[in-house]
Amino acid sequence: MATIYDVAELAGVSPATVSRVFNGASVSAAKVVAVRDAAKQLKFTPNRTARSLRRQSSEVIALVIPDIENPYFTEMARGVEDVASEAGYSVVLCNSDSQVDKESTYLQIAIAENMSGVIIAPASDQTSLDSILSTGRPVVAVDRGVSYDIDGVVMENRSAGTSATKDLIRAGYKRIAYIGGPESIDTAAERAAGWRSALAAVFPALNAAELARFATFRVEGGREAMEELLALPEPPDAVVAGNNLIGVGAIQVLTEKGLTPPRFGVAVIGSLPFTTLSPTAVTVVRLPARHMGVTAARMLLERIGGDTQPARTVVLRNEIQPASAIRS
Amino acid sequence: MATIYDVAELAGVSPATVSRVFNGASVSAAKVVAVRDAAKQLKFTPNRTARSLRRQSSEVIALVIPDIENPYFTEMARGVEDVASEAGYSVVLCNSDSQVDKESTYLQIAIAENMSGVIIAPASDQTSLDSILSTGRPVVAVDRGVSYDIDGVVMENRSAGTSATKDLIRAGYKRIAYIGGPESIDTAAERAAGWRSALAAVFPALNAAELARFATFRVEGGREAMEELLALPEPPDAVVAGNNLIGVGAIQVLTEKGLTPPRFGVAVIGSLPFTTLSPTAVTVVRLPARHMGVTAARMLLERIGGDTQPARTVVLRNEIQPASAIRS
DNA sequence: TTGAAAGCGCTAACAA
DNA sequence: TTGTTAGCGCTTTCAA
Repeated sequence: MATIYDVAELAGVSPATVSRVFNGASVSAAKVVAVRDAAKQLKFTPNRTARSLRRQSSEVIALVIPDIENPYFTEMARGVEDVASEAGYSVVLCNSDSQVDKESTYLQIAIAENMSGVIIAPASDQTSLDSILSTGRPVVAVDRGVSYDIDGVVMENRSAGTSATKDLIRAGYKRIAYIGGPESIDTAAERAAGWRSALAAVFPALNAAELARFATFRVEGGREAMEELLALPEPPDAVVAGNNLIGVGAIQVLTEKGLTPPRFGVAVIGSLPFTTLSPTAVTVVRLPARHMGVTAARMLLERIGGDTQPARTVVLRNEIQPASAIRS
Repeated sequence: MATIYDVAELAGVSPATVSRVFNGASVSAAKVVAVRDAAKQLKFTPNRTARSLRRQSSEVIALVIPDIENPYFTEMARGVEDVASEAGYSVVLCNSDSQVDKESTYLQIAIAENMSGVIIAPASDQTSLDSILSTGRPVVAVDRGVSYDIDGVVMENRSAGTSATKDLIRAGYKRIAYIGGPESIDTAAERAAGWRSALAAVFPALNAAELARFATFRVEGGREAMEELLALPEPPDAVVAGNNLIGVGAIQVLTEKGLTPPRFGVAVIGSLPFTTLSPTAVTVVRLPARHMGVTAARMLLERIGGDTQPARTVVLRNEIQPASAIRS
């Protein structure tokens, strides 16, 4: 690859001038032309490694997510990417696989590669941001909150649980179960709390604990929990799924048993982008994943730009898309 | 951040020795201990930017895919990642959005960041690899072939089209339509050819052209094409979907019109990871996406390691998962 | 506006 | 086995 020296020589200027041309500093028009010509001729691309070593920062931001195969996170990634690339930044997607150690490996890489900042959907509340924050790089948390004083973007989780449950009640279901992610994760706990309160308001006599299951945030988790619920002596007639993948698992099991919605009521927190169900059969509480990514990216870019206002947390509203069906 | 000099000073050795400790060169046991202690104490992480500037390569590989929201590609990404991280490499996921210009931007970044190699699922046959290949970096093509003499991993596309179609014929369907990706893309064309030949073998009188639609490889494309097919004077009674997302779109439309499979026959090339349909209702030709990623990553690592054997193309076999239903 | 020169943190000859 | 030293390609002061 051609270097700045090759270009300088061909254009008859100094390397510093070439650098200035590529960085928008003031250079006489004639030299700008000469440099651009020479660069084109040599197919010169500035070496980012050298630039970032010198500048102690690179136009790359890391996006650390717990599950690259979950459409919720890839939709968010799209939002991040669109804003970042608009601003000339590249996005490196890192899959932590919900493991704290993989997560910290990626954070180390972000430091070692001089990346400008990090957007992270924390794998758990064990996530340690100490070392990345001590380097002064901005970090924005998405989806889940963290115990650090940093910017964050989260969903309105409690109301998502409430809305989902209320819609099933409206549709006439009486025994509404809940399948959520691990109780130790705050988003999962909040959604469950929403379900519990909506249920208690209408069916105070119901034993909610019996109808709640806490699984992994994955299809398999939804499947197992749904099987368990259906095997109860007094099984539910509807279920609220705590995230998209749990919803998929639950609906799969129901379909296999001939309990296709709306015969059995289903409300899902999160969208089902690749569902093949009729859109009227299932209640969906849409979570604005893309918007979360866009917001987080904007906040991060502001911080990279030197913004030092106090840390902000943005809470994004969800939007309910009710099942049109009424229990027959 | 601490540098190698800080560690050297604290450990009472030269910077070179610190470097050797971190790169596995021979250093006396006593100094290894001293260096490791000092490094831990200073929370030293080697600066990858500097290393890669010096070494002219970084332990990062770029994975360029056309659609980060397609589970087919994220599944493949998982395969790449698993092999790469095992070998100490990081994977940077780049979303080309099927646009050749975004694609070449990312390839430029790969060059400028001194990445070790690239795995690319080309956006089209316009994809130019000239500049990346001229740097001597290894490139492996996945999913689609390219006109360069490089390693590749592709699916057995023609047989996928044939198997899908034959299974629908077996199940008793008579007018089997096809919805595929753009005809200009070779994978799409091959799958269509498989469908065409299977159909012609059994129903030679059928006007296949009338029953074929070429859409985008997306849910929306599948939806529109399915609508069109159903509006034909003599509509089909079954359809082969050329990829997973087209299948989702087609099934959505069918479901909305009350033509839930198996009332209307559906065979999909590619898996439906988040389907909520009964697994017996739809024929699925599974494409080993993860395996494609694993294979590509291994090939790339071999090339990075200096392997110079002639370019290879691996063709991966698919596996049919027939619908158990027979047309009633 | 321009050029000379130093140095970002690391690695790899070369010498000892 | 260890240290010294010269750069990798770029940006950025400082001086002209």
